[in-house]
Amino acid sequence: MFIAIIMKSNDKQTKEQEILKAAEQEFLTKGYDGARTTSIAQAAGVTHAMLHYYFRTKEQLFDRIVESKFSTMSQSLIAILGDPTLPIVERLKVGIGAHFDFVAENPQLPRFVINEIVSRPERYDVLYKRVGSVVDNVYNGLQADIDRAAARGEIERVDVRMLLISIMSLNIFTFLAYPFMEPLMGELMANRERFIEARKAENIATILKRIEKR
Amino acid sequence: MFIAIIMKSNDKQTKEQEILKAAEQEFLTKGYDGARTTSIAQAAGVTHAMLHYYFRTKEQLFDRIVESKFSTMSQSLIAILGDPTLPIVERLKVGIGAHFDFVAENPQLPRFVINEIVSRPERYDVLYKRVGSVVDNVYNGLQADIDRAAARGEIERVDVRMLLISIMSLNIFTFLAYPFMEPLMGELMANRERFIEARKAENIATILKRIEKR
DNA sequence: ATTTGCATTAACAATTCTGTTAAACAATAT
DNA sequence: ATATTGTTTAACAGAATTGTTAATGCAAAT
Repeated sequence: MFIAIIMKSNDKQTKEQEILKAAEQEFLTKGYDGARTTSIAQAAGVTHAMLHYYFRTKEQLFDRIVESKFSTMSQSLIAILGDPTLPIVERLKVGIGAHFDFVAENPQLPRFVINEIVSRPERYDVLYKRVGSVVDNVYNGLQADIDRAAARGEIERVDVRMLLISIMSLNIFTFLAYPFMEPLMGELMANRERFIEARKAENIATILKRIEKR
Repeated sequence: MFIAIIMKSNDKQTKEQEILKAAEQEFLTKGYDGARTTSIAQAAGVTHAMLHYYFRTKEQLFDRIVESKFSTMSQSLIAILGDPTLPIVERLKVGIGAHFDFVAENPQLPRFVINEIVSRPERYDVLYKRVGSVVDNVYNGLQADIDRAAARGEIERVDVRMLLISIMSLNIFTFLAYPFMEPLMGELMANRERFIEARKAENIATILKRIEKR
């Protein structure tokens, strides 16, 4: 009796979650247009009618994935804030590294988000405001810190928004273009782990040198 | 008589080219899966049967666009080489700026290429080798120059491949993520021209500082 | 045991999209 | 004038894809 209940409720969750998992994979790699509901259902081990039973339409299923991915995206930006108790250079080291690690764990995310924003901007007004306020927080949280260090003559004064764009560029592009660069770079990228670590150090070095005083 | 001939041949070229132009736009923004042959035909002002008459299939039409875009991509990489007669710092300024300008004129290109490589890698083995040899050239063309300057103590010695990735990251990401960042950055990006110019200067500054000696 | 409610399936319907074809058309060469 | 060649259109065919539905199964509650 007990066992039966547990099994039932597990199965129920599993089927729906199985579909979500398969959908995430399919949408992230192929995008909305390239994804096939039948292919998602197959990957989840159910008939495609089940997909419609749980999520009604392809679009609603897609929205569930988008919602979750935008949330992850916001978190990754917050990571850049680093540890506010540390001196600015250390703080940036931590922040850039944490952001890098975050992207490393969600390497398909940036391409997905950018593609969606480009192909249907109007759809994302709501989700967007959330990200917008996160960016504001990161900006406010860092600019004052940098200004203070610059006033003390420790670093060069820079616009944090420009610095943020540079950080995101360096960290995100590494993974965005990985499949493109990998066959072009020979030994440098032969060992993925090694290359990723080297890239992380390089990005941190690049940003820190950017704010160095001459 | 003359006039008739000229008009005819003009029209002929124009129809086919009109389709190519519309196809480029459609494929670049929506990708292969999102593009519709009927929509391309409509944008070109012809029935969609014409599209099949000239290009047989959607895939063959697509291949024509891909071919041309990979070629543009290769050119943009060559631009990084800059002017080899200049001293290294000046040379890099020119190279990074030229690459930036190239991307600025083809802002949709990187997203298109990356998406294609990710979604069907096997298709691009041939085109890829071309890009690969271009990268080798750029690498060889710059590393020796940098090593010499480093030996003279003018700059810090760096791995050019890492530097190339950083340059591409900074330059390409600016346009790749533009639609994503634009609503998030307020006044900084309110004026596109202004922002683009500022970004170009920032990217050059970032790379040059990276190779500065401490 | 029967009912109730959700889960599941298979078959089908509707639409959209790519690609074809046969006929009409236009310009040129003979 | 007529034949020839390439261009264009409209109508259609086939396939793929999303979404629906009616019937069935199955566990739990009464």
